[in-house]
Amino acid sequence: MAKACDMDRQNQLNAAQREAVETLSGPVLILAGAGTGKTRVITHRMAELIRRGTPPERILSVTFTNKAAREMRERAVRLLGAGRKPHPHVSTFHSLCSHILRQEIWRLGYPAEFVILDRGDQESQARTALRDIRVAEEKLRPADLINIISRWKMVGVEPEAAAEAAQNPRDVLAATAYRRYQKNMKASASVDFDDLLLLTSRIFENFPEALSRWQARFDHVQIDEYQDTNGIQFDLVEALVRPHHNLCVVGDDDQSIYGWRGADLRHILGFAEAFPGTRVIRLQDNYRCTDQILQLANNLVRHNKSRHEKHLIPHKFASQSVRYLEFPDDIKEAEHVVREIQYLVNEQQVLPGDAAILFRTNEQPRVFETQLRKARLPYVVLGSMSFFDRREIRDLLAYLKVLWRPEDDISLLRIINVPARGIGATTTEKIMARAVLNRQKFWDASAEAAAAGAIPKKMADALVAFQQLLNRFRADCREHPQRLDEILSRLIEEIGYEAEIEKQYKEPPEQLMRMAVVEDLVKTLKDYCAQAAEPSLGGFLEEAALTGKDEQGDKDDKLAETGVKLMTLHSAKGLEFSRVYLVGMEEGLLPHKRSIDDMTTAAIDEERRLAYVGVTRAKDYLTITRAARRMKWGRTIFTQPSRFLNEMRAAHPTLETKDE
DNA sequence: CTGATTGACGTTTTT
DNA sequence: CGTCAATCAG
Repeated sequence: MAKACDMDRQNQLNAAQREAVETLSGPVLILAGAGTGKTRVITHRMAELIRRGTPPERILSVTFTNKAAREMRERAVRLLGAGRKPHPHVSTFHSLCSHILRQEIWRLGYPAEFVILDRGDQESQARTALRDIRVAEEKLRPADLINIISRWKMVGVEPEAAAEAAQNPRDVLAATAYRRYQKNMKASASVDFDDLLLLTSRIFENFPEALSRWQARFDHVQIDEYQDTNGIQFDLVEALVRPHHNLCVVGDDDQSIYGWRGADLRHILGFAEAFPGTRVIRLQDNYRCTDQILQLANNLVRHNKSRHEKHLIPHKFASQSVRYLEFPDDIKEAEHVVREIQYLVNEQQVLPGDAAILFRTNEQPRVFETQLRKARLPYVVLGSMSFFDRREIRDLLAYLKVLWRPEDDISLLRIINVPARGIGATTTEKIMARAVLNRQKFWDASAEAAAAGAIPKKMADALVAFQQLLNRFRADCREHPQRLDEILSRLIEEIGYEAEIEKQYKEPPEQLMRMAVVEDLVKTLKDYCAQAAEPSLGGFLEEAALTGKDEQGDKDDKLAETGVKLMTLHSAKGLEFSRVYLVGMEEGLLPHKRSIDDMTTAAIDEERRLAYVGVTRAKDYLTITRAARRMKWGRTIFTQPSRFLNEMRAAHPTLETKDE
């Protein structure tokens, strides 16, 4: 909303922006500092390309999040006029690759109907892969394995290469598990998030005819948030633009915060070497922050060594726009911030939606939520624990997955006894043991086990009854793909899921909340059916897997605009707010303890960039806070002020300490 | 098989 | 402190 206003207000582009918009061919690197209008530039550039005769569908813009993609599409429509069709392609790397893989994955021996695993399914896969392996005394939790595999995949390491490179027992274990994991994934026609990129890159590498088909689809490619590009993403882009080099990347090396996910600063720092003839354009006019906020940001990021030199020029001047506050403990910190917002809302006609509370870790918002509820201020926690991570949603999605693909045993095992229907762990394990032994699917193994009298008659009957229920609903879904939401409602009713919620959760308010979540899923499915050209369970599940966090219901959308926003610094990337509260400015939190222990300057530099991102989200007022004491695992720990405070304060006397 | 209780264990960041 | 797995009595 704020962005739309900016756009109307300054209909003009400044000289650098105009240059960026009008440099249309060959490689272009736009170094766009925080708040310099890069999203605007990318959109205008698309419009300009179209105006000069490029067919819209031959332009591809890649964004970092689905939300950013949606926003950019909306902007493009506004700029080009709604009647204009078709529109340029705007998508994330993951959606793009998923789309490509639908058509090309058969080349790698996968069935075309692959499924994208969500985080929960991925964990079960990791758990299976880890079962019964032990290397020396080394142990690995599924979550750790997922992280290790992800890091390997992002730099293109195959299981065999991982095994060869393994140095210590931990790596050996991880490599063995990786091999199994990947084998199981292929066998069950599943891909994880990283596979979407990795497999697409493999196809481009090994099947020239496939690559040239995709190369021929796009004349111009633009990449946003280029500083967060990892090795695989670079390979993909490089392959796509190889024939013409019409590649425009936009980014800010000072805002690179995804190193832990394989993002490599060398891609933006060395872009001009990788693409000879690159035109470099710098956007340095900052229209977002006040001069004071900008000065803090500059003081801070100056301490990083490897970066493109930039001088952000402020265009907004105000006094008293930055503050630093210290509190005795984390509860007082939250109390004060919330009380202040409440005061501003009541007395100064500030909207709750103008304020954002930014923090480093996901355990921090808890205290703030309690206070916000107490103050009866509307708020949203964005990013973290999302709709699709909730237990109810995962259960019901597992049902839908089993309906979509009868052979999806992972999902089946999740729900076979949810709600409890007398098919317990002993029975399922017996059947699964058989299935693994005979390389069968669950239902085949179950039928054989029943025939052989290996399981009690009562169980066998329960199993058959459940299988018939699934078959009935499956047929229903196939026959009425327009009314999937009604079918889901009936399913929920028939399996008695609401009674299950009542049994699981004793408190009525909690029950209501959980049921509302279930309602939301039905509604999401309804919306999908209404909007999709050819609705199917598969289509819905793919959308759910890809867009997960962003695509919450309308109700949440509205709240996201009008409520106080709480989010991690990572999710705040690319956003801006009138008032920012950057909380928990302490050693151990920002920079995080893990990065301090890492003992490398690179790790601290990334934390510093994180702080930089936080500071530069603020348009008018920035409040930085710290708690001297904080509860962790039920214990009190004492904290030190973050080193970044000193770095910012160095040339900035207005940042004095005020005790409460 | 189910439900309740105990105990160990750990927490960066996310498409 | 909160989560999750393991354990035990119905």
